[in-house]
Amino acid sequence: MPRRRKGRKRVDIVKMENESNLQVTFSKRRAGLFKKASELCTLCGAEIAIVVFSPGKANKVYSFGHPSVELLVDRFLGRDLPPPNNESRHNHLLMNHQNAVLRELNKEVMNMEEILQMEKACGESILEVRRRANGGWWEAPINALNL
Amino acid sequence: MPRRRKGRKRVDIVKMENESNLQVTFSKRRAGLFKKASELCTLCGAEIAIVVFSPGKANKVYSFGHPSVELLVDRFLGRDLPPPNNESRHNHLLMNHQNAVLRELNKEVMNMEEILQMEKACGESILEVRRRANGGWWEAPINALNL
DNA sequence: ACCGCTATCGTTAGCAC
DNA sequence: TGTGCTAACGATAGCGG
Repeated sequence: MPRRRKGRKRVDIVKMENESNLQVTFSKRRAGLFKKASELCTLCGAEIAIVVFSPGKANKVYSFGHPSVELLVDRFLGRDLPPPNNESRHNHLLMNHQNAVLRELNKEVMNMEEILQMEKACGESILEVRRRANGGWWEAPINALNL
Repeated sequence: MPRRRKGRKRVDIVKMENESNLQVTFSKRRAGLFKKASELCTLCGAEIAIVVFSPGKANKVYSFGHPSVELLVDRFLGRDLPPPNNESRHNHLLMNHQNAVLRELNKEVMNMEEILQMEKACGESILEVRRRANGGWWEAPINALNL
């Protein structure tokens, strides 16, 4: 074995040319991005929606959303429909509680996703889960979105 | 003063209580998130849209989009957005939407739990082997699964 | 191709100004 | 409240299996 030659090297932020390295980097950094977003949601109570289209012909779409991509995007495009000051305080508290629950569930789903990846060694049934996936955040092939 | 540089400490990913620290962290991490997104765009040629709503009453909106938030979101939704609503109606729809998201996430969690049971019944798994000494990983709190 | 490892790089919490 | 610094922490490029 060659002597230890490990560890990352600095990488310029320019388009990667090697296709397979690009795919690996895309997967790793996409996961990192979603994790950062999740942490920002939890730490600061921010609401975040992310949509990512993969490069190349695959052109798959991945998304992260708390509370949901659709809800936040509607608000973004509508430009002035924040939740506050209407209906009753009861509703508002209810919403806060639901948001907390959502964050917990999102974290739980993320944990389970990680566990499931480890479980892959056991079988292929995970694919079934992915096929049915939808909700607050998830990944899906683009063609599955145009139902 | 004895130059005892303390540096950062580890921080739990839970809601920050100190309001001013929260604001600083929100700004820093939001900038970091957008930078990560930018790098992912450049390195891999991905297309990314991000919408962030700040916490608290300010509730300002920040966005990142390459090529643009609107374009990517339209492609993601694959549909026209609903017309503007009056506020109470909007709140009501909002609640309904959140309930829907909650149900989806709950279904997803249950789905994964079911899959995990099947995986477990199917045979050995990496995680199971690793955790066997502790009496079985599936009985442990999710947070105990330090990956 | 995928997964784990780990040295190394990049991000950021806590301070000082 | 914002800017800059630095050490510690966390993300990840490159590699081996």
